Amino acid sequence: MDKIDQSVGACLPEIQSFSLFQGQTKESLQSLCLGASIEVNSHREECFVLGESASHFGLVLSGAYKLVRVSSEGTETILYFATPGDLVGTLVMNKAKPTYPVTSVAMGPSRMLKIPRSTYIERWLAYPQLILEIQSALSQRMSQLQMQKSMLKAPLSVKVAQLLIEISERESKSSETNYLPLPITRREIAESLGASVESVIRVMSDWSKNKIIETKDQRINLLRFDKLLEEGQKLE
Amino acid sequence: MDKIDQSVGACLPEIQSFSLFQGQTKESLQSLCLGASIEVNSHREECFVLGESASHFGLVLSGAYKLVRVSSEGTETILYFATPGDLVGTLVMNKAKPTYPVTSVAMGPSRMLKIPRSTYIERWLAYPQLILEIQSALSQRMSQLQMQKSMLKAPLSVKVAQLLIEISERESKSSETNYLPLPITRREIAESLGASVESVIRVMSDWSKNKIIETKDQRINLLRFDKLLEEGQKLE
DNA sequence: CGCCTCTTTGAGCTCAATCAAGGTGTGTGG
DNA sequence: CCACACACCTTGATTGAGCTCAAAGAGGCG
Repeated sequence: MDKIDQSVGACLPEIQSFSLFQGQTKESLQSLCLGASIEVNSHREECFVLGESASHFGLVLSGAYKLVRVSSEGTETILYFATPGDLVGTLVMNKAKPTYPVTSVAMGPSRMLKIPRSTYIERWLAYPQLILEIQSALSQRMSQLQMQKSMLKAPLSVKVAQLLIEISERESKSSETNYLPLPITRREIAESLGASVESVIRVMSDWSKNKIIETKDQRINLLRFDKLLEEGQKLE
Repeated sequence: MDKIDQSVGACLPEIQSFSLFQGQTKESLQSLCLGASIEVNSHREECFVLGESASHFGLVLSGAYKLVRVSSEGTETILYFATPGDLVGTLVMNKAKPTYPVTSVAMGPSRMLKIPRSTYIERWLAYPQLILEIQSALSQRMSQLQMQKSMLKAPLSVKVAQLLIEISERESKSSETNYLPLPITRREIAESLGASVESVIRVMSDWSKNKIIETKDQRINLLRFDKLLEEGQKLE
């Protein structure tokens, strides 16, 4: 049997619950986690850094990470919000000399399972089912990016609504009591949409006034999901 | 030996030249092309249509295709310009009941190799090397999308410059005598960037006046690639 | 308590969208 | 062969959504 870190072993049930590992046995999971370790990050700590040699890839265990790219002028762009079950850095694992294409920054206290590239090459690739799961995750992220691209001409309110809807649907599929499963600031929404903070705030405070959303304990609750959906469809 | 269509057989050398099939033997190629056929499209003809059941995926042989999504209001968004060697539709091949996520439209006379999904499932998946190549192609497209996302706040001229550079670099890696390997209109550039035709024209006619680009026979030539690069770096 | 980040609001400005009108080139049918 | 349609390109005038700048209040934390 493969030797794995004790703390990782303790997390196996948690790991197994992610849809990525549908149908994997406890044994295969252990094999897939060879050499893995758990990194605990506090708010705004960086886990993987853009440009650095990619020796590991990651699986978000808890909390959330934003995947960020900084331009030469210091303006940040957020490319993706990674939530539990999301893989980070798998895109470059196949490259010969991989470097991280983005920086991942913890949003609030978070935990990342860091798995060596060698384990990916030697073990993950041996599970066709897993490769397909990864591809399907990539495809989902791809279609999110494409969706955003096709909304380029839409007004800002539509973009914000779509983003909130997309993120909230990650976790709960129930249409009731929707909330965002990560502590996201208006600045981060702006940086994700390529808008200014002020504009995002103007859009969202309108919604707050109309009781469509509410902000409590740094969490955004979607009170009137229907209204938000309506807003998100305004493409006229 | 696998039986393949005669016209496909005639194209095997052409197909083999694509980097996707690096190191594949003629025999394995034939196996990968089982049941494939070549579709010849004229300008503006549709090859795969959004929403239709995805029975085949495609490999662009010659010409070019734009991958398009139409919004409810009839405004087209171009998600990608597919040039020879590009795969179309592989993203959804792993899904249980796949439908095309975009419509692909020929730009000028073009040829697409259409390969049955069953061949993908039964044969392509058996070549790990191929799967990695596909992933790497996906990753390239992904990073193009991410790049574009990170340029959301840049002025239009920067976006246009980057797009022209990106497309021109597909083919020739030589820095001299750059031209775009596909007949692209200003409207299409606009639809790809989420801008208006008029704005794109204003940017590009400035460049024409300054002899940075020229339009001849529906082709765009990049006369001063250096100037364009410079333009593309204007991020301040 | 001072520092830092996040949020908020107002005022003014700007880039690019929209609207309008005309020019060019190509294919098609009478 | 002409004329008509159609797609594309171009230019100018006007407008507005969202950006920038500025200033200030509200937690949270060492």
